Amino acid sequence: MRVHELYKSLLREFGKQNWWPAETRFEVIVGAVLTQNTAWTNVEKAINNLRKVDALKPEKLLKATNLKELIKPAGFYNQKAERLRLITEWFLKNERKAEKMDRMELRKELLAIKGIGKETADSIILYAFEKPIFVVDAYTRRFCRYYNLFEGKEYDDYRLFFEKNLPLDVEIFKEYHALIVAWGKKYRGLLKP
DNA sequence: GGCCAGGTGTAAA
DNA sequence: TTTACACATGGC
Repeated sequence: MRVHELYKSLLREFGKQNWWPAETRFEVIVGAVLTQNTAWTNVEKAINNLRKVDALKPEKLLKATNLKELIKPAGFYNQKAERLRLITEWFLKNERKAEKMDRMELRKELLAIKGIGKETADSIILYAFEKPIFVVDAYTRRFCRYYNLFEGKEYDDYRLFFEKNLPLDVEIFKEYHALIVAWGKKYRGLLKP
């Protein structure tokens, strides 16, 4: 397939992206929730607010009484405050166990948490736990359509398409998803959703 | 000033 | 199973 060739071509055009932009595993998780249907610039503001009060540590985040205020710049702050609490509680209890699970087992657990859908779950699996799973987002679908790679319907159709046409490799999956986002931002408006 | 951003849950047809 | 809608802020 030419999925792999396209990857190399994107890598040449945009360079290595080194995603996810975060210092710790927990910060990746927080960012994954906050970025749901939200521009990353807004997420950064929220994350910086959390960092200022040291709430990028799970125990501290759970104790923050003003969590909604802190994450306000990222929007949907009522829902996201609740979602952050839920995933944080899960994380504190299950981080060690999660490291040992296989990727689909972990996915099942994450999807059971309210507010964690497939894209968020997969972002966490790939970027926080570094297990190979291909993250699909709106850009990925546009990318596939634009290059006539694949026309699917469901999230997992796209995920499986990439996973079948690439080596099952964490670094490639991380980089490819990041490159697709870079591509999408550059050529925004090129193709209608 | 409207449109949109690294989605998800819920309800109704 | 599919479609519609709420959820909210900030940049362009």
